[in-house]
Amino acid sequence: MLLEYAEDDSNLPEGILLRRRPVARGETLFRTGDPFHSVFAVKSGSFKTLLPSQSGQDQIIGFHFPGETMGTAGVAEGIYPCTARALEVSTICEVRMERLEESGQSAEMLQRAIIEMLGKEVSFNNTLMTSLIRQSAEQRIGAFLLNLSQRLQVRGQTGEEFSLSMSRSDMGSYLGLASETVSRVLTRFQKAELIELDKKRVHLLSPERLADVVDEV
Amino acid sequence: MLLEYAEDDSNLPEGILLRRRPVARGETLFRTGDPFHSVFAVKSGSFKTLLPSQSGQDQIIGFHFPGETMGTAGVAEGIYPCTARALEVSTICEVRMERLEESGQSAEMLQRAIIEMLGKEVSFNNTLMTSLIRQSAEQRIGAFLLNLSQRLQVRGQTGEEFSLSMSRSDMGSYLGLASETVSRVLTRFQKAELIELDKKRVHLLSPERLADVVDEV
DNA sequence: CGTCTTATTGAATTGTCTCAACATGCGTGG
DNA sequence: CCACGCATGTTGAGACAATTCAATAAGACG
Repeated sequence: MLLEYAEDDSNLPEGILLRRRPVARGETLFRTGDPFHSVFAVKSGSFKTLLPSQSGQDQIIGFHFPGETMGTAGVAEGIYPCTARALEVSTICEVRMERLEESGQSAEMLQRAIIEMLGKEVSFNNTLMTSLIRQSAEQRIGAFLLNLSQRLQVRGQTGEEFSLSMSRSDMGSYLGLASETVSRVLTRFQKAELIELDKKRVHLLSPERLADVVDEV
Repeated sequence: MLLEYAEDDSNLPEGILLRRRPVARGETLFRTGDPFHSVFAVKSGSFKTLLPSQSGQDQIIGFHFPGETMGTAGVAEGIYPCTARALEVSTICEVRMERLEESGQSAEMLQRAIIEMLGKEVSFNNTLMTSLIRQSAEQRIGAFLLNLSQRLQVRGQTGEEFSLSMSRSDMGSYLGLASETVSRVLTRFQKAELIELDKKRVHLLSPERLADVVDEV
């Protein structure tokens, strides 16, 4: 539902959906512990979500691309459980939850949508954890690239060539690897002609062989 | 809500809440892909949830103790995303969702409860992932023991001494470690007089020093 | 154009895994 | 109830993948 709003926001009651000015690179949408008020959908650009750590090094817990939502889990506890920050100039669609309920929108439909999003998030996290926990650096990064490709394809992009808008150390934090390892594996993939790499730009030359790398027992 | 039912099921409409005979050790409550029908709350004993893997080695994704729920994420997709299996003789409270909706129960309250459970699960998984991804074997196992202790305390237990009802390799799968490593670390903890270990029984001698191990930068 | 951040590459270190042997516990059937 | 057999747990030695530290290179941004 919210995903559709992100594409075509014309049929949403005024005052609920907020189209804000483009979000600057590095700008924070919400912080861990902030009182929950809205769910955000990415319209263009990309975001990272993270858990701030006392010891300086933030833990990246997710990346968010057009058509995907952020902050949903906050509805349960009334506060945002993570911080969301733009990786590049981006646009978003903000849906104020309390105002949605006020307006004649069916609360039940709204809740169903939230349940669906959360349920998918739980499932995704479980499979993600499974891959992260037992796989090698090459497998993790291969799976990560394929996952990004797939998610971008859903939104009409080719999925063959795209931009790694996050830093190497963000990728590393997310995948549980040192940023140097990310660097090394990417160059290894390039030498094996699995990908083509030009700074932030990636081109998947052979998704099939990449999938083989990931599935190796 | 469901947690309360797990404790005192007297005020639930008949036919919705099912008290089943005790579940045997090793018995499966539901399997990945099964059509969703019920949420389960643990009354006594313990369970593991897992993602079956084609390559034999199942991935453990969670453990469930009295007062905790299982299968909630299935409501979103209509199928159970994981398999739940009893670690010991246990009792459960099964709540049939479709019948709950049929009965006069407010669908909205029910949905709110589900949202709360899912939101907490998302948050928990995020913090769990954070610890698993960057921490050493000692930190993972220390955090795991402390987490178990804390969850048992919530339900009135002392939390100082409890039973590790899962096998070493279940722990290992869950924590991303070889079962041998789990074994080694536990004996190391024992030698350091952080815990006392008698087969499945653990006694946390110094939760504070254990927390220090976990927090070491 | 210079400064600061991010990325790449190298060399050495180390934690965890793998393989293997052995010990212990548990359930089953005699 | 004991004895057997299989599953589970412990411990050791060696291998290796990823980390850390360090130095250089390349971009980003004002």
